[in-house]
Amino acid sequence: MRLYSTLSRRLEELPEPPGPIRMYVCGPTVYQRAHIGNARPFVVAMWLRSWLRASGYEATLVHNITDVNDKIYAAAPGASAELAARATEWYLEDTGDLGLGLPDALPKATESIPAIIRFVEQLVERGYAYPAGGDVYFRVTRDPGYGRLSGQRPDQMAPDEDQSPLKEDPRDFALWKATKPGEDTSWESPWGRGRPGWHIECSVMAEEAFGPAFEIHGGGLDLVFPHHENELAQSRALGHDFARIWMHNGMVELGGEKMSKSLGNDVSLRNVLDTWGREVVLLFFLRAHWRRPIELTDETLAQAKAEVETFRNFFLDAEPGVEDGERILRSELAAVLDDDFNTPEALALFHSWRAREERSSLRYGLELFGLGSIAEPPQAPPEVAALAERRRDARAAKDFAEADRLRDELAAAGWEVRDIAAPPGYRLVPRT
RNA sequence: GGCGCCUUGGCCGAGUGGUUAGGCACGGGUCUGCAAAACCCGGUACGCCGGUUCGACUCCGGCAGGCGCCUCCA
Repeated sequence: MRLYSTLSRRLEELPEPPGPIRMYVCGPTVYQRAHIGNARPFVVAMWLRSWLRASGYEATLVHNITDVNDKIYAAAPGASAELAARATEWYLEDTGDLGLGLPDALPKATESIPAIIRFVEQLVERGYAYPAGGDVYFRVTRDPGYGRLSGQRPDQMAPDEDQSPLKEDPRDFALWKATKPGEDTSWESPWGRGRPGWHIECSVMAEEAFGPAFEIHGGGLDLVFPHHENELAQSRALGHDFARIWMHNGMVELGGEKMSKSLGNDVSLRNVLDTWGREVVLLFFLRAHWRRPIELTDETLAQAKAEVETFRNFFLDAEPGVEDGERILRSELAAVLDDDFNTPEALALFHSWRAREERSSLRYGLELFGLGSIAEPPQAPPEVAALAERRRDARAAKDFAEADRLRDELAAAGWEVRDIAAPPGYRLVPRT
């Protein structure tokens, strides 16, 4: 299998199964409800783990929660810890409702403070970092490879308007920040009370989970610089290889612009989930390659929904008791997924399987992406089924006025009735 | 100023130096009491201008437009 890596700017071949394949994928800063864009790296990572495991790999996924950060302090002055705890619950609840299961670990920055301090101490000892006024900064000029991930050159960077006088160089970034008035969480450190900078937590948590080298590091494209560049610099400064393959997913866009909390154009995952349902959200993501941007509109969501219904109808139309054997055309799927995890091609393949009535393969493929529910027949409650039976009998008696009235009644109850030849003579499908 | 990405038929969206992507929507048809679903039929599209080539949507150069990043961001 091969995957495109931001670091090498080319497709990288994964080792043969069983691997291991260790993935660390950056999660959100928890200060409000996650938006649909936050869901993309989660979904891509869970799908990739699913496919890797199905391919015989030992795949593990660590997904961090940033629960100490300027944003959180700003959003809840004096009560940031409570907000972070609550927003973490929201995140777990909303991503959990996608029905993809849980990552293998969900470490929080605040639970790795001692390891963060040790990491920073080592950077200081090696001359890669310096304390200043209770802060500690990474000395970017000490790292000749700085910029290797993002392609940025330190001497070409835009000058920072709002520069801390404590820094030796404007490009230096904070590893540790002295606590300030109004910040309600802080920890003792060799440099006084304070809390970690943004980037250090990920180097530390990834290495705590996997050691100094691992296979895949993921996150949104907007994290390439500075976040991931700085993680790489920190870890390389200690002589660690850190991640080999860097996967950056494209942005979810609204009106042609990146969705983000700071732009105020974000749509919560909760909202989309409640309005369209989990299957539509997943199909929506499946339709675009993971590296490409994806536009969230009513039309793109409606198209995803239409595809969900097309697949659902296929399984509904299956002859009862007839299953087309156990054949699973896994190699057809591997041909596209092993090539940079091309899910739009996989989706096209699913449509082809549908047309060819490869039921077992299609069920298998959908299950890989958390969409196995599409193949499950809906169960109408007894009172709804009773209405459908009355309508069937009215039709048999040529009382079409009554039949149409009952169809309306079923619709009002949330069910669509379709006439079929096979017993019981009708099919009930939830109206969505 | 620097780094990178994108531009495919009404919409979404893969892909390839020469062969139908696929889906959604739309129109026509079959089926149906009427529907719905399903199935059949219906569009050779690749921003513009050059170049390379027997041949380019695919490679190279330029231009135009759009997007992301350059220490808040998934």
